[in-house]
Amino acid sequence: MKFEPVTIKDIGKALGLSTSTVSRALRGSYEISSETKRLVLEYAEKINYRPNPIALSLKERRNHSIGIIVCEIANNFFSQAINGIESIAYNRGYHVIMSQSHESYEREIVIVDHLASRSVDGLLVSVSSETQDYTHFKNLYDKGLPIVFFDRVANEIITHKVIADNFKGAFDATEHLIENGFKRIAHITSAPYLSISEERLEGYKAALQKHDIAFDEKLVHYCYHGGMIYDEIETALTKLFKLKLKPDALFTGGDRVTTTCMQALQKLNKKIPDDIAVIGFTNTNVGELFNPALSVVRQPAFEIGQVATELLISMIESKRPVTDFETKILQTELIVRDSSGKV
Amino acid sequence: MKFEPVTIKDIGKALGLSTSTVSRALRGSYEISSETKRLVLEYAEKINYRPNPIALSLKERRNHSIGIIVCEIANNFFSQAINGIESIAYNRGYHVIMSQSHESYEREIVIVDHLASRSVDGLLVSVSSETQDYTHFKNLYDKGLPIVFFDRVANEIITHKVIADNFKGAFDATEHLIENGFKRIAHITSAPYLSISEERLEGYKAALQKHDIAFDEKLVHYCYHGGMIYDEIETALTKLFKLKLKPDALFTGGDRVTTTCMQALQKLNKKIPDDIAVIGFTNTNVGELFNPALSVVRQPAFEIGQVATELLISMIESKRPVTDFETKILQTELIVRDSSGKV
DNA sequence: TATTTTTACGCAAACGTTCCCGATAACGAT
DNA sequence: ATCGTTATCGGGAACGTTTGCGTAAAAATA
Repeated sequence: MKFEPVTIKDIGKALGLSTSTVSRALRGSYEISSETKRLVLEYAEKINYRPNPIALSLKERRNHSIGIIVCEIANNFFSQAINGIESIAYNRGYHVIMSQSHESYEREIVIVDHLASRSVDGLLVSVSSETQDYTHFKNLYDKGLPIVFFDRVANEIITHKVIADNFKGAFDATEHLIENGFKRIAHITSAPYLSISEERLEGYKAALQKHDIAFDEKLVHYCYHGGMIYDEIETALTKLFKLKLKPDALFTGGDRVTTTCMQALQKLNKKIPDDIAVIGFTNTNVGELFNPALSVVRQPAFEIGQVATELLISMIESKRPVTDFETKILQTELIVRDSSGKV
Repeated sequence: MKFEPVTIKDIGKALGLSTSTVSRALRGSYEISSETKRLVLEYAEKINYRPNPIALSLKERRNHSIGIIVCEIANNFFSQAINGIESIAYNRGYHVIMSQSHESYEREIVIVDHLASRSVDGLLVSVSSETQDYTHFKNLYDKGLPIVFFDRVANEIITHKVIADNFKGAFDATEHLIENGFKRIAHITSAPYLSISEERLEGYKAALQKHDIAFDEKLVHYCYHGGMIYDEIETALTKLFKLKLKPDALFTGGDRVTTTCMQALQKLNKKIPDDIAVIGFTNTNVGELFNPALSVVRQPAFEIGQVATELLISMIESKRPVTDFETKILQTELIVRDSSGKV
C-alpha cells in the first residue's frame, strides 16, 4: 500500500505559483503578499497539506527523534522511565524510537549501529547487563552523536548521566534492616560490572561498616542476567540457605531480581519476614498488595527519564559543542512495609 | 552538536569515481568491475560509511518505521504487547516509534496527525478510553496509511484487528466465580464504549445467564479513566458496598482497574475472598505474590503485539491494496488462585 | 520624466541517494 | 574496415523542502 502525498509542488501547480513562493507563504515570509499568503494557506488547509518531515530532515540534517535503548520495556522501572522520556520528548516535538537489548551485548551493538546511522538526533541509553566494553558508544559519541546515559551508565564516557542515588538507597535499605535487628543480610544483585550494582554494593557495605557488621562475600550473589532467568535466582537463594550461618534478611537490587526472588522464596516455602526479611530496589507500584506487603527502595524513574531527556535535547540543540557535563543524582525513597519487619 | 557525515560523494571524490558508480558498487551491481567494487567496498569500510536512511526514505517514500499509539507504556499489558511488537519489528528491519495518548481523545488526535504525516509506514493502535469517534484514523486510513488495531479496536474501520478473546475470558472468569458459589458478582470495567469493555460485559452477562442469575445493572460500574484516577475506583466500590444486596464477588476488567481495585479494597479494609472474592482481567506477572494470590484472566499480550505487527508489515509491504482483512482472536488463560476462593 | 527603491515572486542549488539513459572503449564478427 | 556486443562508467533527474540570488513590475523619489 502506498500513500499518495500532497506536496508543495501540487499547491504551486494548482495556484500557478513556484514552489519557493509556496514554501515562503507557508512559513509566513515577509516577501510574500498577504493576498498570496491567504490563497496558499487556504488551499493548503483545504487539501490538508502536511510538510514531508523526511525532506526536512534531509535538508536540516535533523530528525527530531531520539533513540532509547533499554534492556526491556516490560519492566516497572524502565516503562516508568520511558513514560517520563516520552512526556518531555512529546512537548519538545521529538519522536521516541525504542529498542530493547534483552541484556545482550551483541544485540546492543547492532541496535546502536542501526539506530545511530543518522536516523536519530541523540541517544538515551541504559546499558545491558552484559556490556563491559563501551567502544560502540564511544565511537558514535566521538563523531558527535549526543548520548545521555541513565540508570546503568558508562563511567568511561564523559557526558551527561542521570541516576538514582544508588549508594544512598542501598545504604538506607541495609541500615533499615540492621535497625530492625537483622544481622546476616544477604544481597542479590545484577551483574557486578554494572554501575548500579557497584554503587548499591558500596552502599550496602557502608551501612554494614557503620554498624560494625563484617562484610561477608558469601552473602552476595550476582545475577548475570538480571533476574531474567529464574534458575539463576533460585540457585543463589538455595546457596544462601545452605550456608552454615544462614542469612536472616535479604536486600535485592533491581526490579526483575526482586520479583523473581519473591517468587523463588515462595516456591522454596520461606516465610517473609520470619524466615527471611526482604527489602527490594524496585519500582513496582503494587508493593503494598504483596504478601507480605513489600518494603522497597523506590527510584524516581519517571523523573530520571524526564531529566535525561531534557539534558539530551539541550545537547542536541546546543549550537556549540557541549563541554560541561553533569551527573544528576536523584533521591530514592525508602518505603517500609511488612516484609522487612522486626525480628 | 553536529554530525559530520560521510557520504557517497566523499567516496567518489576520494576514488575519482562518480556517485552513481559508487552507489552501484556498494549495491554490488553487475555493471561494475570487480576491481572497482573492491576499491569502493574497502574504502567504504575504512571510513565506516553508512548510507543515510533519510535520503533513502525520501527516495523510496518508505521509512521502515512503524508507529505505536497506546494509552500508557507503564502498564503490564501494553509493555508486554510493545515487547512483542518490538521483537517482530526488529527482525523485519523496522524501527518502532512510541506515543502515549494518556487516555485523552484530543491528545490521540494530535499524535496520530503528528505520527502519520508520512514519517511512519504504518500504525499500530489501541485507542484511548475517551475515543468514541474514529474519523482521525479513518481519514488517514482512507488515504492509504496501513493501520492495525489491537486490544481496543475501532469496529467501524475495516482493517486487520488483533484482540484477546475478551468474551470468552470474561465468561470463564464469571463462570469460575459462579461455580465457586458466588451469586452477586460485580463488574468494574473501563469506559463503556471501548470494544474490550463491551466484549467483556457480554461474556459476563452470558455466564450469568447460563447459570440463571439475573443481570443487575447496579453491579456494573464503568471507569471512564480506566483506573488511572484512584477516586473513580474507590467511589465505585463504595457504592457497591452500600447496596442492599451487597456483591460477594468482583470481576475487574483491565490492568489498571484491577490493581487499583485491589488497593482500594485494602484501604476499605475488605478481606479477600471473605468479604469479596476477586478475579481480574490483568497481565501482572506477580499475581501469585499478592495477598491473597490473585486469580486472573491473562491475555497473550506478547503474542497480540507480535501478530499485530506481522499483519501491519504485511500490509505495508503488500504490492496491491489489501482487501482481505481478518480479526485475529487469541485465547486468554484463566489462572485460579486464592482471591477467588470458595465461599 | 528619469532614476532609485521596494515589493513580490521565480530560478536553481542543495541535502544523499538511486536509477534511467547515454557514452566510451575494447573486442570479436562480418 | 565496419558493425554490433559487451563491459564499465558518468551525467543528470528525481524524492520534497528551503533559501540565496536575481529580476520584473510597481512605487517612491529626485
